Amino acid sequence: MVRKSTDIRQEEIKSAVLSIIFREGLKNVSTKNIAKEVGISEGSIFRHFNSKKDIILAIMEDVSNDLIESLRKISLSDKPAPTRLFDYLCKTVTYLVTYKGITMLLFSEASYQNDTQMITKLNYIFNSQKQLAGKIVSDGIANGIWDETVSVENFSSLYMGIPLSLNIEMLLNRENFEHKNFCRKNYMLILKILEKK
Amino acid sequence: MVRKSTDIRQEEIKSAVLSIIFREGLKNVSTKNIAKEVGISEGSIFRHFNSKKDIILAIMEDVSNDLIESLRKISLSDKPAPTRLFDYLCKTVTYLVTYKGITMLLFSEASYQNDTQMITKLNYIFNSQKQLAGKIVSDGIANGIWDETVSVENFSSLYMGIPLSLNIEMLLNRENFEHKNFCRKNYMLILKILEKK
DNA sequence: ACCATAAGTAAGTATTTACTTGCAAAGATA
DNA sequence: TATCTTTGCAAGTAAATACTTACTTATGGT
Repeated sequence: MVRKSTDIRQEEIKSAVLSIIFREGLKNVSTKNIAKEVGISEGSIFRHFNSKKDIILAIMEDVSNDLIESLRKISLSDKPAPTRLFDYLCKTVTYLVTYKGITMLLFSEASYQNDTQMITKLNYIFNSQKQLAGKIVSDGIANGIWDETVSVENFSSLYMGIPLSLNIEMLLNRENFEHKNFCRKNYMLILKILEKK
Repeated sequence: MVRKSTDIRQEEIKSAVLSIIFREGLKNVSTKNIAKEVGISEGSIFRHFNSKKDIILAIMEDVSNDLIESLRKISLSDKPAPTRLFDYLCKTVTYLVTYKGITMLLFSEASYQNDTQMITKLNYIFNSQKQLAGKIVSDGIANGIWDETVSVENFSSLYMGIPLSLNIEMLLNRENFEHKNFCRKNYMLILKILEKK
């Protein structure tokens, strides 16, 4: 019987959850099913996480650490605003397409469970993305590149519709979803909002 | 003991589901909880619906009949394209704000259950909205009002981000959500995409 | 080689879930 | 008034769920 450390098992468990979500839906993320996917007994899961909820929160924490921190770097870099905005959007799209299960987890779990901790996490992930996108736009306007009559808040709100749209289209079209050029197409559209007349 | 017809009970049950979703989250939509909310016994629910899933599908059917048909009328009316687009967006926003539970139901249930029937319904609701919005844009372009270089498909995809954004913001901010001017603000933004240079 | 600890399991637990059954009685129809 | 259908309920059911318990054994440091 081969044993693995908690560090490794935690990663395997989180990964199993995402696989199950994408393949069978959130409903089938049961401790029994997770155990089967990882190849350990159900009881073992509780050696590595205190509760099922902790697993979900750990995955959300990963999103905060990976995606949000990447986006923060892009947003705060010294490249021109248009370059940053394009990179920012593409990074988001790539991340959501790569970790397909995350899509539905963020989308669904917080509203399903209506759990305070989860909603707090979702709120952080959502608002960070929104604010960091807003930062790029503010900079572009301050540099005189973009239209100063555009409300940064309203633009950011509309911008957040793009990853949300992606989420739904991936859910509805599963593996057939064509994401190539997705970020370029959307970038071209929102640029028209920002450009001066 | 007062009795009500199946017609009336079905409406009460659907309404109870939406109330519970908004107040306590989808997880708490159990037959036991629905019965309590309506004020009947759990067994009685199955006099009026064959299964819990049928209740959810009936609610989705209502959305198809009410919201989608309203939007269809707006999209196909003979008003000018800009007027239609504004009315179309406002109608959607008003509906989602009025029936708050629907927001989370559409948002979450199909991806949670991963049920074919539900995904089919969601797909219809999502794509109808998208296509009917696209129709307005096509007309506007054909009439020479809007920029003919804009891809209707790409625009419609971005447009669908608006109700999705609304959904998430309502989930995160609950009753504090400020929806006044929401459709006007977003209308002004997307209009910039459509306008000729 | 020893041993404490971490990682494993099988077989439980209590609770919740959607749904059924058998019977009672309200309300409509005759 | 008599009867038939519909609506109601209390008390079930089987299955699933997250998590626990009691016990075993692999592994790493001394």
